[in-house]
Amino acid sequence: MTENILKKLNEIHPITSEGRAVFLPLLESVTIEQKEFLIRQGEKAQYVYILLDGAVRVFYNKDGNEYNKTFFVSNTFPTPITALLSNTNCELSFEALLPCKLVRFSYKKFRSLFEEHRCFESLMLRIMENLWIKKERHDIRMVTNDATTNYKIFKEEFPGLENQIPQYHIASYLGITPVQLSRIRAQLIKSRPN
Amino acid sequence: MTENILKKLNEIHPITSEGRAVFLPLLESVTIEQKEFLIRQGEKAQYVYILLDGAVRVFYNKDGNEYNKTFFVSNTFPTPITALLSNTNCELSFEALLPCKLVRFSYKKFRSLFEEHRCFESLMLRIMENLWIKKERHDIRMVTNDATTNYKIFKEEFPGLENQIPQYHIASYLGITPVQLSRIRAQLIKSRPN
DNA sequence: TTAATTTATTAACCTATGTTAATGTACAGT
DNA sequence: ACTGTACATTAACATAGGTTAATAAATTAA
Repeated sequence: MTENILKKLNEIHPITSEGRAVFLPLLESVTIEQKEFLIRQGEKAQYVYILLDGAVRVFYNKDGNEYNKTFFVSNTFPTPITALLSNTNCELSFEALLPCKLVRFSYKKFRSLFEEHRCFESLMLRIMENLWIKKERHDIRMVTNDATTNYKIFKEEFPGLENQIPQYHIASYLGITPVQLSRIRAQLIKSRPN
Repeated sequence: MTENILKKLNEIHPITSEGRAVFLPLLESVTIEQKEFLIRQGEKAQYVYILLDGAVRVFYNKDGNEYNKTFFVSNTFPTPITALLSNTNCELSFEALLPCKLVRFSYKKFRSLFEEHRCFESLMLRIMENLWIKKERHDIRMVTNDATTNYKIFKEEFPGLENQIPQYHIASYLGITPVQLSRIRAQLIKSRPN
């Protein structure tokens, strides 16, 4: 299981065998129930998470309204990056939408490996770069489209997720109301019955 | 001038004196006229830019429509990061809104310094981290607001820029039409005459 | 300075989406 | 099986923002 994780990291950037040796002991398995939180808005962040199974939503709460920012599915990293990097209180909440199996490790301990094991710093740079690339492409897609198109993109981006979570979470992610999403769905079914 | 740049980079992450020695020769001064491009959508990217004076807009062109994604003002980096990192054709265009003075350097040559001068890899990681933090905070602000609020945020974020560029560029940035921006401005003036 | 061009404002009308509320459906607990 | 709760759909109406077009203002060219 943890070997599997190292293998994936190694594809992003090669990890030395000494690196492996000091990294593996940092890993901890975690499972959480549906509706439990990895972290809540306002808390300090400690951990980097790797999601092995389940789904997580990330949302921002303002004046009692929740705005879903993104979802995480298997083999992604539902991690409060900004809070970890800047060591500030987390501005987002990470909530399990399904029962989740995860692996986590302390970001602080991980960071302390950089000095001696340069491969981890290089790895981190690669990860940030990949994040940036993905985020920019996602933004470009979303900005130029209407809600109907973005709903289709959501279904491509998170295949199958639609049937596992309430529609109002999807609506919030799309920046529309559940009512409007329902109208969009009705219209799609009418025009292209599938 | 170039010493000034090194000083700023040094604040982000310390650069060794050997690092300075190999980095400085990479720098080139560039000036461009209003409406000239640093790079156009579809082109390959080569350079990292540092904007000393002027303003640049970044936009995405889709079906003949332009969507302003962001602006760059003095002392920022109007650089096609994704295109450089992934060595793909640039998905965005960078256009001077005012006459610009810049410094640029080859990303490829910069990258080739990493192996021998670790400080540049660390610097790059810091830059990516800062970018991410800034982007996430910006996104959170924008997502939860209406166009009127975002217009106010734009004025805070880019002080003075409003009076130097056409309003339709601001409207595009806000995701609304120039007509709607004009209505918003009229309403703001009526309610709070300033 | 005048004319031409570009940009901003305003008005009339249209559409997508928000709001509220009623109804329908599905699942969970007893 | 019944009941309650949560969720989705639908309808009626309200509103922000889009579209088009006319006009006004500002900038640029002659």
